[in-house]
Amino acid sequence: MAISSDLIRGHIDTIIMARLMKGDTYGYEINKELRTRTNGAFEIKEATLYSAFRRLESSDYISSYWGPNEGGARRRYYHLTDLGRLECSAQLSAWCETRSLLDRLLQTED
Amino acid sequence: MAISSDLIRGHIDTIIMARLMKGDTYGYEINKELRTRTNGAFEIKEATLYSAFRRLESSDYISSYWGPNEGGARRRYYHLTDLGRLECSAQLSAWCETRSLLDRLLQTED
DNA sequence: ACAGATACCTTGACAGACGAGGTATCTCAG
DNA sequence: CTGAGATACCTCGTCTGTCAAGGTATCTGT
Repeated sequence: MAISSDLIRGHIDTIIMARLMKGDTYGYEINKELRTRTNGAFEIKEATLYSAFRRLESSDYISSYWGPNEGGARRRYYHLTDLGRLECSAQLSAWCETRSLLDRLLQTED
Repeated sequence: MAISSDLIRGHIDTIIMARLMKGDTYGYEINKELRTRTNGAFEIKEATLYSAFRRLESSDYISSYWGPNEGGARRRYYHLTDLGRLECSAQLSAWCETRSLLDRLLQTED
C-alpha cells in the first residue's frame, strides 16, 4: 500500500460508511473496490476491516445479514442504518474541517 | 478540541516539522501558536507533543538545545535538521496524496 | 482430487495519543 | 514576603485502532 495507514487512521469508518451510502455490500467487495478505484494504492487490511465492521455495528451505525451467496463463499452484507447515515454525514463534515485545518497548519511559509 | 485527534493522528510530526521549517522554537510556543491560529479549535496535548519531539529527535529529524530563558522558565528549543527538511517535504507530499485519496473515497455518489 | 479464488473470522502485538500527575522558575498582587 | 498563576518541561500508564499471522469453509476449473 502506497499510502501510510497512519495517515488514514480514524478515517476507515468513514470510508466504509461512505461506500455503504451507495448501497449494501460485503467486506471482500469493499476491498476489491478500493483496490481498483485507487489502482492498488490503497486497501484496508482484512483484520482492520472486520474490526471496523464490529465497531460500527455495535454503535448501530450499520446492520448485517447473510446474503445470497451467488456461487461462492457465503457473504455477510452490511447495511447503513439511519443513525449511520447521520453519523456518516457528520464524519464527512469532520473530514472537510480536518482537511482545511491541515492545509492551514502544514503551510511552510506565511 | 473541536477536531477529533484520531483524524489528525499520524500528522502530528508533520505539523511540528512544518512549523520548524519557519525557524527554531520551543514546545509551549508551538502549542500557543496552534491554539491562536485555529481559534482554539485545535491543540496538541502536551504528552503527545513531547513524545513526538522524542520520536523526531531519535530519528535525527530535529535537534534540540536549551535556549535563553528570557524571564521565565527554561526553554528547550528545537531545530529542524537537513534530514528533517527532507522528511518534512516527503510528508507534505504524502499529505497531498492522502487528501486527494480521501476526497475520492469519501464521495457518496458517483 | 486438488489448487486457487472467494469470503469470513480471531488472536496477539504494537505504536501513537492522551489523562493524570509531577517539577521548577518567574511575576505580580496583597 | 508569601502565595497564586503563568510559563515551561517531563514521565507513567492506559486506551484505541491497525495489522501480521493464522485459521475455516465453499465453489470452480483442471
